[in-house]
Amino acid sequence: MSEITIGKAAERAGVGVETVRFYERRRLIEQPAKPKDGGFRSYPPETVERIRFIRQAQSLGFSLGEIGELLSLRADPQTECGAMRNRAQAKLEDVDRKLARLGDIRRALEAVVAACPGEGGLGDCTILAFLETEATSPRSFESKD
Amino acid sequence: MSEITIGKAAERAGVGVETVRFYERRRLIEQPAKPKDGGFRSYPPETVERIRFIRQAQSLGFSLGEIGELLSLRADPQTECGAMRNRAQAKLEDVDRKLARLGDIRRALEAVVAACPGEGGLGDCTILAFLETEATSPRSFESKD
DNA sequence: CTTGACACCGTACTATGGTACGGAGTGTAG
DNA sequence: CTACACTCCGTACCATAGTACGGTGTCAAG
Repeated sequence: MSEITIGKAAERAGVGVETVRFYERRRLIEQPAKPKDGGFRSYPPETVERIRFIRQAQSLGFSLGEIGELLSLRADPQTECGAMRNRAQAKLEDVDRKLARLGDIRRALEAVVAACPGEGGLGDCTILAFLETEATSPRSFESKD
Repeated sequence: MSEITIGKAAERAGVGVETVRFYERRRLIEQPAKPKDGGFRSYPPETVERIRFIRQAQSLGFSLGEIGELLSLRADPQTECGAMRNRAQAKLEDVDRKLARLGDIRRALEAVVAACPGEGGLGDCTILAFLETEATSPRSFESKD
């Protein structure tokens, strides 16, 4: 009685049907076999749980690739809790690096806005002057997100 | 004497040749006309300045689309400094929103890591428990970066 | 038994910022 | 004058996370 169509599964998980199919292509969820007697694929309720897991992990900043690893860890009975904590810890450090970079950008923007007279022509525009500056720390911002 | 090939321009600006061509396709820099007598296109030194401008603006968090607008502003003699400051101010607010979202993620991760025993099987893993939780604030994280 | 809603599937497209490739033309140094 | 480096150009590809489309198959209600 609990087997449902892809549409129902998507609805219960709060995503679109196309998203479910996309997760299938990414092998994050398993595509149920097509019934031999024809008709629609039938999704178990675990699929809904699994999609919710994915969304929840996304809300913590994990990418779909990383979430694939989390799902593998979860599926392996040998996995210890520490392995999970390591992933979360690594992601936390990841987020801290992003915060640091964004903080740098924030400070630079703030400085540039504060220095700007905000009136008159572009000749006195300190923001423009900054942008026309030779790069101070060449391409430091290129470091990947 | 100051006209240079695309390779030299790229080198002086600190980017790759392909990046220069990419900026041309994005209409961020103008592609010089091909000499009627054949041969290579000839880039003025302003192109190097322009590429540096683009990189500098990227370092402040502006996207290439936004940088296109900044360049248009700069090119227009009617532009007042206030217009520039408005862009920078808007970007600052943008960055603040990203910082807030990332801060939320950071706090959630930190909480989840702190609660994790870090040893034993997955049965007691609080991180896993969190991921298997019904979403508390459905898809709030979906708000675009 | 027909119509409307959904499922199925491959493929293409969105945005972002590039990078890579292949083949042909050109320019310069030895 | 012959390499080799560089330019030119279109096109395809990378990662990321989906969204859209078009044609066909299937199911359930009226």
